[in-house]
Amino acid sequence: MSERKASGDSGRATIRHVAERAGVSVASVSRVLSGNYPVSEELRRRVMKVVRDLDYVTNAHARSLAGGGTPTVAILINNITGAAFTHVAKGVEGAASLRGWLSLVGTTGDDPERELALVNLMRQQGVAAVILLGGAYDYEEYQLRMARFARSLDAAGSHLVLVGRPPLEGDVPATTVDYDNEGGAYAMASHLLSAGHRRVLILPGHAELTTAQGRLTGARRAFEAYGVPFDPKMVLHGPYDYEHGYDAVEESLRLGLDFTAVLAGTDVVAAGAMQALRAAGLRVPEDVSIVGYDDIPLASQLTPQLTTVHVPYEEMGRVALRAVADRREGGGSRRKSGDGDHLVLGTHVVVRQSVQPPPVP
Amino acid sequence: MSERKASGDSGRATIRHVAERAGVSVASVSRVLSGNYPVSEELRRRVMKVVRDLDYVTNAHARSLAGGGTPTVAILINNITGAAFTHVAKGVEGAASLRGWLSLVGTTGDDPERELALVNLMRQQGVAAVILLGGAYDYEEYQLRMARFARSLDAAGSHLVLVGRPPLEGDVPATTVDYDNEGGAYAMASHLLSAGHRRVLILPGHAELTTAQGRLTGARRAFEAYGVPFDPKMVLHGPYDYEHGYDAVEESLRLGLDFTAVLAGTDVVAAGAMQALRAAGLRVPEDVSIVGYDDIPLASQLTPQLTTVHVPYEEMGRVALRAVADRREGGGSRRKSGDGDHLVLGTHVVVRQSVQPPPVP
DNA sequence: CTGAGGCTCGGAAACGTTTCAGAAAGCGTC
DNA sequence: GACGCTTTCTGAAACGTTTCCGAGCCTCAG
Repeated sequence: MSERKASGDSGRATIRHVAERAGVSVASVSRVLSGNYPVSEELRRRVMKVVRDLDYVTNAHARSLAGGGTPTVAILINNITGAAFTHVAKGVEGAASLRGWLSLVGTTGDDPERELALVNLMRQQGVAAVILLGGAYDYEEYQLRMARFARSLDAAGSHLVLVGRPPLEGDVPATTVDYDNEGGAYAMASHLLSAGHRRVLILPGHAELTTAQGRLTGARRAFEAYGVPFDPKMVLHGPYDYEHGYDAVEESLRLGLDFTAVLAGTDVVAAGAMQALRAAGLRVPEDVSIVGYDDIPLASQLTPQLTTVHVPYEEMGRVALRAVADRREGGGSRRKSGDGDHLVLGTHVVVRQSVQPPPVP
Repeated sequence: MSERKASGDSGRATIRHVAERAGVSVASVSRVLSGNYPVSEELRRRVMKVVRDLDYVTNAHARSLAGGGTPTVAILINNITGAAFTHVAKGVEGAASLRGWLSLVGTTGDDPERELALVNLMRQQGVAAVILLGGAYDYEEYQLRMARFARSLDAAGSHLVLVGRPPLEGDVPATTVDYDNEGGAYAMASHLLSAGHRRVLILPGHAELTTAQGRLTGARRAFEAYGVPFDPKMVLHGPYDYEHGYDAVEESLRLGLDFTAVLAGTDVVAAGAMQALRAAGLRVPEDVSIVGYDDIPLASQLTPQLTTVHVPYEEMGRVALRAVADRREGGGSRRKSGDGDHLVLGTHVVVRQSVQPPPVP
């Protein structure tokens, strides 16, 4: 805010300038602009004219300080470039702007320190809620860390919402919005098994990631349900990216692992796997079937189109925002403040073209 | 901000609470926390202890009002889900957080009204700059609209930065950061032509979009340079999405258009085109070559890997933020304030596997 | 004609910081 | 021993709004 009082006006116009120039009180200008109180048509016209002339805009900070202010939610995402959770952000933003709320997006880059810094920053901003997106590593530490965040935000009159993460244990003031991760994996694996596959390569994701653990558990349950022995050697952990999918399949092929299908933890991983298969001269789905998870646009753009699990990401964003709004509206008539909600949305398998019964040997 | 003075504390702790409890003045607490002034070790310890005990955080709005405050930039993007420009956002955010700046992201959804509302909202917030991402439709109106934005923000002590958009005409206080769009298209088309292609289907994008116009112009210049007649019937306009790529190729095939290569306006369009080609039983690149533009991750994940034009999106974001920071630091010693900069970054062709000489008939 | 009751509007007190102008205290110097 | 200078801290004035409280005016009934 460098000062430059040189030429005439200097700085931006304040409500006082408007008041003076219109020959009315500051209070009246505020009344006209906020529209919270009745004003005579004459006054309104006079003020609005000056407002337009001076190109005046209300200072949001001053307004927030004085009581008014637009409710704002902060969305914290680990990587704005990663496909899946940007859809959640989109959902939140859409729902927010529908209510006239403002939403900010911050990127943590999977760095705990940056995450902490951002949460604190948002707390300073006095946001209505901080919405954290994406799976969590290290369950124990996750619980501790989130509990701290939740209490800290709660004390500041804000609220913590966790999307795509497991619920918090104990009496922690936070809301979690998740999807039926394990159920989706169960259904997806069942789809593969019912097509006749018995030897399937599983790429659930990073071993420490709660999402990956859930997907693996779901798959294992399906194997049990079908009475198919589960071979831990067929499980390869790794990050949710294209390279991992590619490398894992390449490596498996090199080791001579015997499989007729790939159960990928993510559509992007599936894309990498598909590429590796093809590079090795194998056809999808004739020689090897392959399925993904998430149902991002990429899934229907691959050749063959990918059979995958649909996750209602955008809807999750909308639900998250509604939870915040409800809580805020609810105010005192809310049930005992301090306890959180845990909302779970359903998933379902989207059958496309990447699965076929295994080839007869 | 519902009041709940019931149990003890009530609301969040203010600097006054800290001051009283530590037995010092409000000013001293502020000094300790901001670190702008020297303080005795004793005082610092005493204050910090209370700060921790009360879990106090400064109110960002009050701070901004009083003069301090974290510089903030607003990133406005039309679709957070679209791949290319999220990388710009990432670049801005990275550079911003490196300086301790804050960045917000807003989504316009290509809606002019929403764009206007967001710009005004950001102006209220007193952001250091508003960074608008993505190509523009309707050049004339674009110039008018942006000039208005620029002047409005400038008057409010903020600054407008346009990324991936053409420079503004006249003396408008804005900075534009662009890439050599036409040059990239020229190089890409040349690559195709030098491989021997003569009949190429061009999918530059939406006819009104400045980006698309530049890409088409670049391609046309290459045709001229190679002395190859340019056939307007081989140009199909449409949005930058997968469906357009698919539909355009399908339609062309159905009309019996004769071509040996596709010059897509975007990697995503190329992906759609590739799929349509394959659905028609044509092989890429043996029967038809295909190239994209943008070099998003998808490009190297397609089969075959896509030859495309690399655009330094993330770098553009960093450059945009640096421009804002420079201008702010520069302050008065800057050359005549009011005129803007226009920065252009280079592009280059990334050769991968999707181009081959045309088949001999 | 007078007094009660509505409408509008203005004055001024918040809101929670930062920072300027001084005051108190400690120290060296003449 | 007094004066002036640092050093460290405090009181109070901004910053730009919103909103409570009350004053003036008009209308209408008695």
